[in-house]
Amino acid sequence: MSSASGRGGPETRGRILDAAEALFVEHGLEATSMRMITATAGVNLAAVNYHFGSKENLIQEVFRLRLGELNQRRLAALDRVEDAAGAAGVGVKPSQVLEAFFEPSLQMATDETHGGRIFMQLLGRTYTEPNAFVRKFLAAEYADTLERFLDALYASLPGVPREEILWRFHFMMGATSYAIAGTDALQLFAGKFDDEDPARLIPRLMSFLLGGLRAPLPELASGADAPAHADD
Amino acid sequence: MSSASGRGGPETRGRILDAAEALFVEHGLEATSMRMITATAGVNLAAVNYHFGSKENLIQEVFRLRLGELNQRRLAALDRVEDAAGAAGVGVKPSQVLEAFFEPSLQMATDETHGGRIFMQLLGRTYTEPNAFVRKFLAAEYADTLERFLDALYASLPGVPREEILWRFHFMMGATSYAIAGTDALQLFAGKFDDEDPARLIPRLMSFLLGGLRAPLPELASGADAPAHADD
DNA sequence: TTAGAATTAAAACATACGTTTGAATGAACT
DNA sequence: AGTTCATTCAAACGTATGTTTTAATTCTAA
Repeated sequence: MSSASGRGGPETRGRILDAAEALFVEHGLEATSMRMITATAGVNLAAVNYHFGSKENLIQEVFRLRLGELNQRRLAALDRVEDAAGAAGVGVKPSQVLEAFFEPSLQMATDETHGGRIFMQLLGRTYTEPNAFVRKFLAAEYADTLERFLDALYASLPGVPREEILWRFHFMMGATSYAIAGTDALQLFAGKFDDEDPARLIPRLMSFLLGGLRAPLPELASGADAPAHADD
Repeated sequence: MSSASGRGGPETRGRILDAAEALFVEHGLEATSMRMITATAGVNLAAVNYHFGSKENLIQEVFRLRLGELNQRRLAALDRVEDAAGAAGVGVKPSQVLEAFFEPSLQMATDETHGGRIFMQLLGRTYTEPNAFVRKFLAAEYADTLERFLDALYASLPGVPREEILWRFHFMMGATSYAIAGTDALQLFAGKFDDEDPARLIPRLMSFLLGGLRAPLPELASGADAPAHADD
């Protein structure tokens, strides 16, 4: 079994991971067959089952590797922000929390050299993947990171119910997912985006997310009081 | 061939549509087999190919039916808003445009009696569906409606570049998609939502969307001027 | 060089898929 | 009654799936 790539194996394991990642994005998890993967990777069909045991294990491995790195970057960014604020004796700002969470994904998504862009498109799709075992696995991988960021956001927004923060975080992940899945995955706006420069995507999205996060709280279902938002 | 359900056919066609819709949500398009559909509908395996020709045609029919109704409601709502504003001699407000577009989806999504809720979950997932023919079809079905709403939004937001509106609309659809896919589809926040009352989802989301839409414009990539947003 | 483990290769495994076929059914019309 | 025609049915079609098996090969270490 061995760890990364056995001994001197001609990187068969790594080639499978790369090929699988790219094909998962292009065709989805279910629609990507073992034969497509092995053919693209230029290895024998049996290699996947030999190195990973099963297709499910391969999928998990693809996600675990990249998602682990992504969440590590996020937590490191949050650490830096909290340390700096602590040293200055002030609280962390919501915008800083958002940036710590979403910037790493966007950086990864717009990094052409790294295979990151491919992965982030895959990840965005997978949040809503119907496949039960994939969702369960993803939730487990995310749990700790999500917990820390929700706490940080809650601390940075006094007076906002935790419930509301939870929902807005959910909405923000949705907006980010679409931002990353982007203009080539979603062709609804085909031919309408003049400017797809990924460098400009980050400020665009961050501005939108901040606006949404700091929007006036909605009136609670009971239709009594005055509307909370300025109505335009 | 006949239109709705032939002559006295025991609604075989309709039962297939209902079963397919529910199964597509639960397992995805590719992972839902003809045998699952026909077994759930209680009809013969060959019935799908007889009534719809192929699985692809069945998928298209499922989407066409509900999406047609949804977009009709959206356009009707926009008509009402524009007529009222025209009669009063004022412009349409951005919040009104948003409500005309997103409220019908949320109404449909939270309507338990109708099969609407099921469909909206399916639709939210399908925007990012890797399957090419589904995306193409969806884009075609959406084209006219989207065009009208983008125009209305552009007219209601003087001074905001059309490019920016396009992006923010994209982001808003992402947030809405997650809102609808909701807490049972996406288990990342499992056990953390205390309040899943769908009636409160609408004001929650609308408040968030409005905040995002009206956020200060991002600085354009050139790192010159002062930041446009109040930084917290 | 040789023994032994790790890896690759070709082939077959059983199962599931979407679709097609041809006969049986049953109501509507002449 | 007989005929027609849309629909349903059981069965099989060919193809593709993930996985397993067995043999050949490559590399490592003594």
